[in-house]
Amino acid sequence: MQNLSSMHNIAEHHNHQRCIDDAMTRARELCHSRQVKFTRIREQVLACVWANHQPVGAYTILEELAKDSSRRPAPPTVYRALDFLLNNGLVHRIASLNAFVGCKDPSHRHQGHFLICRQCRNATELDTDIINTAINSAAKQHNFSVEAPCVEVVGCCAHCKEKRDSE
Amino acid sequence: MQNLSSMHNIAEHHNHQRCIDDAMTRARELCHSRQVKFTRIREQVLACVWANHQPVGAYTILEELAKDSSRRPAPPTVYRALDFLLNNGLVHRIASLNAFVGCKDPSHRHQGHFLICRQCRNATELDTDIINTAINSAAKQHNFSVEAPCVEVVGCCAHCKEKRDSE
DNA sequence: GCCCAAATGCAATATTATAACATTTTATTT
DNA sequence: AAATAAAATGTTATAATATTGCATTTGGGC
Repeated sequence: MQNLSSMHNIAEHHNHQRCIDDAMTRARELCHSRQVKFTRIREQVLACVWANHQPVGAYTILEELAKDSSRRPAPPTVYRALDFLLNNGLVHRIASLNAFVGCKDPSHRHQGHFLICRQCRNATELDTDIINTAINSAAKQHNFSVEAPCVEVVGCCAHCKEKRDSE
Repeated sequence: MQNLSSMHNIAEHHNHQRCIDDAMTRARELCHSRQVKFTRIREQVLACVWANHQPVGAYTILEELAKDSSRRPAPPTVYRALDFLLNNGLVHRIASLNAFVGCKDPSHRHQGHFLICRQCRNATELDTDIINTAINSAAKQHNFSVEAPCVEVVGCCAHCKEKRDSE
């Protein structure tokens, strides 16, 4: 967790424990139905990613794993778990932050689109339809076939604007 | 230059030398009108970025500079030149590639949106309006203030599709 | 139990980027 | 022209992110 005020932010606005529990349950079920293994490490990494709504770096995850267990895993351990989670659509990677965040709907494959608050660092995953339509129409003009549309919008979220105004 | 076939690609479809010359002239004029210095290093780095339409990494630029002059610059030299060019809107950074590409219209400040071909690696800068409208409308739903909307679409460009079909 | 494939451990190293401080260059004032 | 201040560049070291290659362990199917 990167700073307390932003944790507050989350706690104020939704039951985050519920959020985590749901995500972990979904992941377990999804892996089971796809017959892929949701191993201890993968589970730990996913839990770490879901610990809050701020994208988390691979080396931060590494630190967390080191705290949990007695021995400290090496970078490939984390990166391999992240690869698995990415391939199974359980997390997204935010390229502009070199960081990872939980996917809100892993059941159907998609590239996440995000609103990223510069202040509290929370990343909100958008419903992709509106923006994808625009991207597809722009791509069509160039006769370009879209495979992976990445959208990362940095700005200021509603909560931080409120807070800023009330000061 | 990363591979010959893609250089071909460019040469086939437009006069790239013209493209480079125009970009360098625009940059010179812009810096002059803004009263900022278009130094030798900055010019070399910009030329290197414009050498083709494939985003180029900082360390690749470093290699090119090393070839040109007798002594090899250190990373900060390149990164500082890139910072200058970024701040003046002369290049864009492609986060998903950790690479840099020339801006097609430095006269007005904007965050570039790109179509990036997985095959030839060319990056085409889009007119941002259509997509920005969609992003703004999505952001509005979340009461989120957009500051820097980053769009990087990976896929397959028209030329590479043609080429693929004709094989 | 044996075998195979997948997953993990582990060491080294690649790649991208920045910090801190010294030196040089350029513009400006005197 | 000399003095000065600010900007740009040089230099060394190091931080942060990510991957390669190979050894070992684990978990099912036979």
